[in-house]
Amino acid sequence: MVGRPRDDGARQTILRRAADIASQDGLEGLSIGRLATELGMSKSGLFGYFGSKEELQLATIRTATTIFVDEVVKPALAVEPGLDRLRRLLDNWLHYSEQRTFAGGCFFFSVNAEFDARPGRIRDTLTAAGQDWRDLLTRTVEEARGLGELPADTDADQLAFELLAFLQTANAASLLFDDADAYRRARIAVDHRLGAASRSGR
Amino acid sequence: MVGRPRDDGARQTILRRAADIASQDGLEGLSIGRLATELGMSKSGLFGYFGSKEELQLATIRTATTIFVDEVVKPALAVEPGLDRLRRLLDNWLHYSEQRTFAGGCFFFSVNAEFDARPGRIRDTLTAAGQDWRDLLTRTVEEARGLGELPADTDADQLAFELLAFLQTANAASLLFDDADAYRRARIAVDHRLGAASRSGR
DNA sequence: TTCATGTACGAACGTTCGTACGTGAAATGC
DNA sequence: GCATTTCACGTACGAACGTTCGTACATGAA
Repeated sequence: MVGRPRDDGARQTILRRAADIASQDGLEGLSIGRLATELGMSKSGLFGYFGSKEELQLATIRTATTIFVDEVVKPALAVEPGLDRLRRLLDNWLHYSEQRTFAGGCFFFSVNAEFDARPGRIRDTLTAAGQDWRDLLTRTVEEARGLGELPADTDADQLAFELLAFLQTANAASLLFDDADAYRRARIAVDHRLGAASRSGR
Repeated sequence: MVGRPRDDGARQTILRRAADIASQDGLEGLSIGRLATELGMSKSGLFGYFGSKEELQLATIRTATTIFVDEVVKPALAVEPGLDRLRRLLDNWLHYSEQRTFAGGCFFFSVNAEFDARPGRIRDTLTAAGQDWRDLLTRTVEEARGLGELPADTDADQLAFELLAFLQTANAASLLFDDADAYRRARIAVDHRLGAASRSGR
């Protein structure tokens, strides 16, 4: 390639900001003009990085996914498999939401709700990412069960569903009601649910 | 009043359609031009009913609230207070979401996620409606506890939080993953949680 | 030093947005 | 039946949208 290479650092700066905006105002509320103005660059210059609005949206999702994996998943995978890893995963998630890694709370909560009823590439990408997260949670439950840290008759999908519910609702309630207490409730629910499962079995 | 009377039936037709659109594409995705075209009327004629976009959005929320109350709350209030009423309330909600009373799933789930990080009258209205629903659930738990159908040491807020989480997540999962099984999971979770609470206490 | 390549830019494209205005029809009160 | 009021409409507006240009500049190769 001849000519000046495209600044990859700038691209990342754009996408990081885009993810923050999208977590607050949605991937549609994320407009190229606004993004360019906030970053002090020209609309067409920014546009050139992506070629279309949809491509910008998809790239934003990829960036958010990377941040999510770095902050929530990877540190938990450093812990040995089993109940400890599961607890770490859930705790990391609550921190990730509570600390507002993205300005508008969990990026995926906001954006999933926006696109879950609109067919297309964006929804497909979000569905895949959501499935990955769901699978990871289920697999981690299964590992804990295999190690005897959860009862042998534990329904992994069911338990993952319920744990996920506590996380999502903590995020939602904290945003809509300015209720930081929601995270405390979620931690109680998680502790109780895991405690109950490892005690009595189900 | 003198002059031609405004067709109140038409207004309701507009708002019913508006609620469906908003449940799919959000209250911002709900545009006056599109709404008018779909209903076969003029943009300015429709506009006259409301006077501003925000007023249309607020009226849409009010209509959705009425529908929600009629479908979920009222039939449950016909049941005597206690555990039966609580179960009826939760079951009605799951039906309301599962049957797609609104085209894009639970209206409030979609719209809350859209506006929970955007200060203004719309967020205020949604917060109030969400608080009403939350309070109703908590109060119903308290009534069941008072009747001895739940243990005396039941934390009503905590139980309401967890039950709400199961409902919301069933709605979310069914939309994003086309997973009707999510409602089955939610029902299992509710049954287990209420069974566990009325058996062992907490 | 010259040339080819690719970037970043301002300007403008056509479209859609929410909103304001003026006109004729319709319905009321006298 | 007339006067008055109010609605529903077409039209028009400025702003913002995503996108497409043409151009100036920076770069590495010839």
